[in-house]
Amino acid sequence: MFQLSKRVEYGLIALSHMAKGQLGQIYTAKEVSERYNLPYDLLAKVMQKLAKRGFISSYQGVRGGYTLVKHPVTLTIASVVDAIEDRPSFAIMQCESHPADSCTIHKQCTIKDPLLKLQGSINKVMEEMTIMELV
Amino acid sequence: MFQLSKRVEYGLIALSHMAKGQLGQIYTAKEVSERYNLPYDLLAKVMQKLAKRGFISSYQGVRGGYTLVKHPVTLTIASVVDAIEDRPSFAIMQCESHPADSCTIHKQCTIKDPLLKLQGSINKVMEEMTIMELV
DNA sequence: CCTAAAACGGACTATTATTGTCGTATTTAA
DNA sequence: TTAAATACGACAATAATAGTCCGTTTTAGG
Ligand code: SF4
Ligand code: SF4
Repeated sequence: MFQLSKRVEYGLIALSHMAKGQLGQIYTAKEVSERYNLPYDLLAKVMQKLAKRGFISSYQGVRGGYTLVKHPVTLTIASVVDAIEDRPSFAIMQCESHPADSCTIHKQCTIKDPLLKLQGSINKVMEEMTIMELV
Repeated sequence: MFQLSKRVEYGLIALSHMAKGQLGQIYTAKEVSERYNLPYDLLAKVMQKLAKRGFISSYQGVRGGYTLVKHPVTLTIASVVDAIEDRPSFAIMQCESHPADSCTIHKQCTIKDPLLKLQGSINKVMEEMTIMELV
């Protein structure tokens, strides 16, 4: 519980790697996966998603790869997590990340409202750290 | 990812319920499970663990049950989570909650150190909210 | 003493989420 | 034309969580 998924970790590693180099430099998934010993297929998917979400742009074909689009300072951990995960991602309560009625006790639950405050604090923490601090 | 476990939620619900009443009042697991529609067996285990960790004290036998021992203001979310989960509980990185070498890329990983700062912020948030705010 | 209600605790199953893999299609520089 | 790359979809393997079952122990009260 409360652990960053590997997908997110791989995404953060890839982004921080790209943030090290010059703006506009092209990196391939293979290159990153070998450099950090990450499973290629999984990393590839993560980078594809980051591309789809506009964090990096992709170039197909032989000398293809990815380049960082946004400036590292503007890339918060929160935004990266949100991009990679499909659901409202660091929701600490099931009723926030899933349909509310998927929690069988939603109606009787007395803690969901007060916990929203905790959620807010966590959101803030995740929004305050950026990829810049990872390089 | 990043979701409180049901065990923790049930524990928080139980504690907040007990915090509502008078100090020293006895509550049974059955009573709580019926009041909030929680699966009895699972809740029972959670309360047993809370008893073992000294958050509540238990009385066996016919008119037995649990009473709240610590004052709600001193019961932080962090301490409750730690009591219920076995591992360092809201560790955001596998290498912190599991043996470090269980992460195959631990050695090459460049994000683990910077992420400790994030971890610290999250710890703080979890330590600042108490059961008192749930009643 | 007997009974019933409660905590205690171990083992197990079911369900779900995550992680990793595979196969194939598409694009494109050289 | 080829090879290197992204792009997708489907799948399998693994692990974590949730929930269940079954028994033991304790003890107040009749
Ligand atoms: S309703 Fe209460 S228990 Fe169900 S998910 Fe939301 S917070 Fe957790
Ligand atoms: S080493 Fe890096 S990747 Fe492995 S768990 Fe720790 S942080 Fe995550």
